[in-house]
Amino acid sequence: MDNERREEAVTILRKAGFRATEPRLLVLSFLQNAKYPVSIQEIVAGMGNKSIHQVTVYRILHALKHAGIVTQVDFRHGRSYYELRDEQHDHHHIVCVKCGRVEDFVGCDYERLAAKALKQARGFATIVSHSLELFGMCNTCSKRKVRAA
Amino acid sequence: MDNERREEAVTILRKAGFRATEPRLLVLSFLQNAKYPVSIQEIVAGMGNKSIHQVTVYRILHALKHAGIVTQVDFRHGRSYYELRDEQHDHHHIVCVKCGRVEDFVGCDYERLAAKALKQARGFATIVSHSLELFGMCNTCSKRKVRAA
DNA sequence: AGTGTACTTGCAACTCATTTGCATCTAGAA
DNA sequence: TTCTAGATGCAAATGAGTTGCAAGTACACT
Ligand SMILES: [Mn+2]
Ligand SMILES: [Mn+2]
Ligand SMILES: [Zn+2]
Ligand SMILES: [Zn+2]
Repeated sequence: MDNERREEAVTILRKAGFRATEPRLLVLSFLQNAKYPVSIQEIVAGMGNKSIHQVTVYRILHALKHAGIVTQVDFRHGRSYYELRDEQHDHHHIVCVKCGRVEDFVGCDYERLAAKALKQARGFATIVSHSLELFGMCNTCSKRKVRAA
Repeated sequence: MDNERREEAVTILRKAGFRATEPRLLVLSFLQNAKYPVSIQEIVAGMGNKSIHQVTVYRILHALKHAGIVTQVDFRHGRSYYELRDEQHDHHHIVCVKCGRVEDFVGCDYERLAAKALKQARGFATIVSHSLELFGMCNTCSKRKVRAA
């Protein structure tokens, strides 16, 4: 049943000091099912019958992000994408510039990178976060011949 | 004199197949003088007397980006920033989340990273570009006490 | 140096992601 | 069950970036 998912979502919300409202549970469960980061409009569209106002989704994600529950990523598509934060692995994404396909990867070696950067950037005291994404061509798209200009 | 800069700019434009127009020369020289990536509105505002329409700046930067002359970066400020592409070093930026201060750093170890990512992301054939930025606190801002909530 | 035209610019209007104000609603503490 | 701080929905605003089109100009070619 999907009930365990729901209970898990309720717990997450309560622990972060939020009320366990229907819209929040729906958004959270949508994120739990998502295989890759999703956009606000994908979330709204994916709600089926029980619709949530787009503004509400914006506010929910803003709150969840501040609470450290979700992560916001930029795939250069002119909008933001969101996914549940993976506390185990510091993972990043590789995005196909042709079709938008996304895959994860780990191993950005954040500690080493941060140390190296802090040594160079003398005006900085600490690093609190980082963003890293790779852009490339998926197998399908790289096989497909480039259309004539 | 600033004339050598101007001639350099003319050369850059011609080499890329662009006409050496006044707006383009102004934007290019502004970028040449900029110490860190600048936004469209900063460019427009920085033109002094000889104003350029904002739309024109957008088009110029779009073209220069496609020609590989400028790079677009995302500092999470809700708009894009641009700088002349540094062909020598693959450098990135560290941004203060409080005041927006920016510094450069090198050493993202792109080759190793790309190889590692491609090994994991089986659905991808090639990587064409990457974005990486660190967010932290500059010395000044990290010293300043956090304002009471 | 003068001409013609393809490439550029400026202006207005538009698109679209994201934000804000406010009245109404409701989760959950008492 | 009641009460209320916190949430949601709706409308309107904001602001980055884009597009259509008429007018302007760099520069290739006389
Ligand atoms: Mn992911
Ligand atoms: Mn730089
Ligand atoms: Zn693809
Ligand atoms: Zn700072």
